[in-house]
Amino acid sequence: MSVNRKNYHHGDLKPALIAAGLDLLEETGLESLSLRAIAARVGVSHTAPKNHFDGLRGLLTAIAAEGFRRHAAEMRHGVEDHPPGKPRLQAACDGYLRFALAHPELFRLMFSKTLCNHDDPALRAAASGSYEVLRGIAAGLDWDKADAPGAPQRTEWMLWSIVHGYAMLLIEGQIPRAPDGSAPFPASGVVPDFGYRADLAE
Amino acid sequence: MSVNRKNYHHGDLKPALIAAGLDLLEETGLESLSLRAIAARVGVSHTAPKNHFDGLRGLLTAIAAEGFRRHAAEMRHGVEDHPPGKPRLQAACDGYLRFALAHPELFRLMFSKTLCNHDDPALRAAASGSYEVLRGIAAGLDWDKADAPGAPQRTEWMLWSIVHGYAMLLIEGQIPRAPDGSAPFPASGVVPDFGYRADLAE
DNA sequence: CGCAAAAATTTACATTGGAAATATGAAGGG
DNA sequence: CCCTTCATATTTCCAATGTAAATTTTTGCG
Repeated sequence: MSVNRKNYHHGDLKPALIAAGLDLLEETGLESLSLRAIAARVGVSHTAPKNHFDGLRGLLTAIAAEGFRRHAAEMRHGVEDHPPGKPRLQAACDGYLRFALAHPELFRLMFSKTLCNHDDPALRAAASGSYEVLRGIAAGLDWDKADAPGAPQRTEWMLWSIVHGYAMLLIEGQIPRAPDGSAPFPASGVVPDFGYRADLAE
Repeated sequence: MSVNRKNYHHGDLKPALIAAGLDLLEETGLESLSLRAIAARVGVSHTAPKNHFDGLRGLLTAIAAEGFRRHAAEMRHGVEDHPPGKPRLQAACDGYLRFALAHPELFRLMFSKTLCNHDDPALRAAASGSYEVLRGIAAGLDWDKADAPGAPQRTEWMLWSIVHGYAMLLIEGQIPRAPDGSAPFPASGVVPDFGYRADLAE
């Protein structure tokens, strides 16, 4: 099977559609991301995706999965340069926010139950990979509820909630941004100063 | 002008459309909330709303504004029964989350820049009213960054981010919920234990 | 070579939001 | 009381969208 032929069969349509969707997401935004627009950009008819995805929702789900992979990569980026505890936490939170602000439309898609199917195995796996970064870093963080029942999940969710909420409120224009689009505080500026306890770490 | 007549002129269409939209939001969800469905429920043609709202987006914006008013009321509910500081903070956060979980579709709409127009004066006013509740309560909260530059805005945003993020992650199914739909922890369970300093309060 | 299956196209259709032209009725002035 | 005016609502029409069904083209295998 030859790749990228101009003729009837595209040859590599599935990844091409995902890539086109990601591009269109950056260029024209989420609301105008239609099945027909994505197909047109690849140069196929608007019903061609049906052979590879379960409708528009299926395609959006695949795009979101790729988003989660990049999201995880952005969080991991630079994390290993810092020692465990607060510095590493800051790096991951900054990565989380950096991704959200750089790709707001994709970020919105990724977390939209309406637009994509979070029961899809591939999406679940990708999203878990992203969550694992935060989870690994949350292990060892000490705060006033670190010994209460439900820790360490409570710590993970507390941390996730703060970074995610900050990203969302910024993206949706609820918290004002600087003219250059940057947040008023870095992600680490709204995260409380956790302590670090080796006995809590993994 | 008589109200609620069955004939050509409805007489009170504007609030009727908002009410119908709020009902449909609970019954059928956000994705199926079409201009035509709302108009049909009121018993008018699908172009009738044009005389009162600027398209679907305008109607959704008005619905969101009403949502913010109810949201603020839910947060205020029970707040005055508690003394300032941590107890009052808990009551407000619980109200924030209670509203979000009880009306997830409306909550999503309220915070969607795509679906509603946050430049609309009425929506701005309603949203500000909601934010003011949190702001008033955040004043006086002491934490490790309460004396850093940018406080008290930083405190407000930190608090808002945590509660909003927790609500969003629950609504979107990222953080699992109990079979009865309740959150694994109350809102106050993921909010750090702030201190209270009278000199920071309003 | 021939045939079955995969992949893509064409065609058709129901829904949607919006624009334009038209109809209706309420309100106020003579 | 009538008649004009204007807000309000309707009808009709249109472009865009997602989906389904039938059809065509290509691939790959026996």
